[in-house]
Amino acid sequence: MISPHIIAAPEFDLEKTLHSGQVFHWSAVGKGFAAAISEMPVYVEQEGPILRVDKAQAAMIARYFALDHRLPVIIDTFRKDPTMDQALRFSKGLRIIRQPLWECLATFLTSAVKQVQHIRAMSLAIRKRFGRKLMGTGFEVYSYPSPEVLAKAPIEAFLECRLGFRARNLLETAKIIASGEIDLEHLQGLPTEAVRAELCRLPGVGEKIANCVLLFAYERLDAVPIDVWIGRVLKEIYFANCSTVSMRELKAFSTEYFGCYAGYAQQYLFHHWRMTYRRRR
DNA sequence: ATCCAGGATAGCG
DNA sequence: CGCTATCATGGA
Repeated sequence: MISPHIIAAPEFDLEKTLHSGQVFHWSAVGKGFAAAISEMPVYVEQEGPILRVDKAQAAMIARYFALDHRLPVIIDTFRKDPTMDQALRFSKGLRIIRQPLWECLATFLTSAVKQVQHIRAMSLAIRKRFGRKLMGTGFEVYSYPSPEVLAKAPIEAFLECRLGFRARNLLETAKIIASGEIDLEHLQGLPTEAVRAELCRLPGVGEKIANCVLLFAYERLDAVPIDVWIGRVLKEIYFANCSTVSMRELKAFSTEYFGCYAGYAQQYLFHHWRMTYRRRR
């Protein structure tokens, strides 16, 4: 760090937040973690309730990690039940962060039917091949390439980054964004339903991935991505004695039952179940 | 070797 | 509407 600085970060767990399946490009460096935030190389380390960061980046980092979210207020809106209580205890300090729009969209576009470690590997490969190498003090990271850069890449390059059938979706989506046909920044001002509809126009983006981008980049904390893990929790716990549950029922239940911060509730359930499922079986 | 992973989509009845 | 096959790759 050029100019060491301390940020108060109560009710925050950096490692848990970075390992909760919402962001895929941070790596362990020294006692902390390093990554690019947009085009800035950033290093952060946590010691109890404080973060050590570079002074010039302090405000930007506090915003990225959503240290202004009042977790006690958010948690208080949840409907309490034994499953939610367990997930809450397990996920204490996990925050839903504010990611740059394009890299969040592009990364989740490649997340379809992939384990978290694979998503990380694809993200790193794309960053190394097309992004900028950013030199920090004692570490180096890669920024996520712009839609304009990716739009000009040959599909073979994405296949070499091991994207498989996701390669075409990333390329075609990059072309649409680069052309200006859809302006991701402009969507910020629209109602959630309108943003979701626009995102779903992109190839490879359906309701689940759109909800991930709404939750992790557009700050729509009521958006609930329903993936295989959340589907499992809902079916095994909240629809325990129903033989068949339709996707439509799951969506209706999750937004109504968990309230206006359903996205946070969902993230706690996701994290807890994903990290302990094999042990519980 | 078989199954599964933070899904989307075209094609079918 | 809802259901299914298919898509490409690597870890469990």
